[in-house]
Amino acid sequence: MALSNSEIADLFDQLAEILDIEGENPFRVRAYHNAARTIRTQPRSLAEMVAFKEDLTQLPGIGQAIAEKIKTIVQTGHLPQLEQALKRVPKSLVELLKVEGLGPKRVKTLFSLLKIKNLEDLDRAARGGKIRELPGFGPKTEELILKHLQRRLPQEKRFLRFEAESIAEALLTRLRGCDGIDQIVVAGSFRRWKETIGDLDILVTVRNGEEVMRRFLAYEGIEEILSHGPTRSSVRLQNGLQVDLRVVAAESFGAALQYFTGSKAHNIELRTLALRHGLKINEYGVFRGEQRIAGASEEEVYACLGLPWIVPELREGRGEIQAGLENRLPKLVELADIKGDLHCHTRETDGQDTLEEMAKMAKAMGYEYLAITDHSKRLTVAKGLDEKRLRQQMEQIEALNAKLKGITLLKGIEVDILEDGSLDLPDRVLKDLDLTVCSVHHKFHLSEKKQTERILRAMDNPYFRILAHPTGRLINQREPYEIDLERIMQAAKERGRILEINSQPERLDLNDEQCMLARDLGVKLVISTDAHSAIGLGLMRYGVAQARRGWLTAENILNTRPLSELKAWLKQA
DNA sequence: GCCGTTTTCGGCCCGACTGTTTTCAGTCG
Repeated sequence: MALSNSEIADLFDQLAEILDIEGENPFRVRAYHNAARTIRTQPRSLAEMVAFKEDLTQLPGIGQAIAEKIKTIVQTGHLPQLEQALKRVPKSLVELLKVEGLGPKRVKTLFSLLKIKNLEDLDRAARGGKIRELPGFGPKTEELILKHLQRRLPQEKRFLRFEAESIAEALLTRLRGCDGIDQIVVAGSFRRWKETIGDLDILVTVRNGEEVMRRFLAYEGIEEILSHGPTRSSVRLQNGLQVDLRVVAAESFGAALQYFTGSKAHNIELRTLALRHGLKINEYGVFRGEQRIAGASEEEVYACLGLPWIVPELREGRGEIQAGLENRLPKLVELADIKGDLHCHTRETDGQDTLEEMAKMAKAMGYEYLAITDHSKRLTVAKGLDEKRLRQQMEQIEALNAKLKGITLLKGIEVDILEDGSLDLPDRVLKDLDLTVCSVHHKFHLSEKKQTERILRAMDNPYFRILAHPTGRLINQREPYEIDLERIMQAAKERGRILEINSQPERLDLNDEQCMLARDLGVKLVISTDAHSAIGLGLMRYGVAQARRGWLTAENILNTRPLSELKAWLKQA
């Protein structure tokens, strides 16, 4: 089995980390990390690109040497340089880098002076008071290490952006009460709409920086103050989320917002570009020599480099800067483009609200249409519909449509894909529906081959329309099931099938990179909420954000089309 | 190791904060 892109990327990251500990040229280390990132975010399979003898040096951060190494990895499954490095330095040292306060230099010191190879060794040495005696270490560092080791697991948790939203709102409300607050915004991965976030970066411009800092540090939800200074403080809340607050002058707000929004990769690219223009960018502004030429707004920061303003969702260092320079940034799909929702549930199965309540909410949201897609009979825990109950619901929908003004309900079903690839309800009822949303809800642990073929077979059913939550992953809870998504997308394209971007915050399935792959392969997509209540229809913004992170335009998304066009598409498929 | 609108050599993002120092290295984002 060929190695996946992320497995190949892991090998380069590991090599970089070991070389870093060994004190290798830091730029060489960074080059490996950069290459790993390119590989990890490359929508196409590198194994395939090697097989087709494509020129890998076209990819950013991949030169002759790394291209050769990739070929070796694809052909043999091994990276010889990594294996040699692992003979010099034990692999377990890499996990020490994750300990707070430990970087490559200190890990090297720990290894060479105390023979510390892993977390257990580290714990023992710290308890024995050995760490504080090392050069460059002291009692504080030893204490920090011990503290980190005691609560290592909870700290690794990343929060769903959705969860962080309410936490952020509470904090912002608190800080807004400060005298003289001007602008206050959450930057970082939160602003880029990443599906999960590691911490909150709050940026404020304020007349009295000291007061806002004081107020922040006195917030009752804080468990521990990690660092504090006049312009930047860092805390960990009782719920485990880290929050950084930065205070900047109004004249620097744009530069600071740009800087703290990231991503790191995007910023490095931007600053490298600035250097080529003889400019320097930092969080205070854009400088030519000593002179500051921009900084109050993000627009002027980007404009200094000949770039249009780049939306936060694109700032991942995936070619957006090059695209901006060439004036070919996509016009991303927006919430306002969405004309309807194609996946939701009612009280008839596991939803909370009635047909009519769902319809009213959809209408209030300005939609033209809403597809009702309750579960099918196999999903007994959700009281899934059999043919008889489905036909009853279809009649209710028709009756409601006759009564309702300004919204059309579509007759649908979320039908289970059974283990053999057949659908959970007979064709004779599926054919009378406006659409089917087809899902895998059981037998998650088939081999990649079997799982892929199961879905491909399902797609052969003439009434198959939309593949719901295509990978089945639940963020922080369940890994995606093993499928060859590229093959499924190819098949979808050939057969006119549609893939769903599911807006549930713990699903967001497809993810951003898979959205890019779908775009590259020309597969049609829909963005749906899978709402189980009328309120739940409001989650559409999460699916739209994910689509935007995947560079998608309204063109790529079928439920941006008016009802007549959508119906024509569903019919011809 | 990568890269090129001054370059195929000589650069490589940049500042805040902490702890260990006594002017700065290491880490972090």
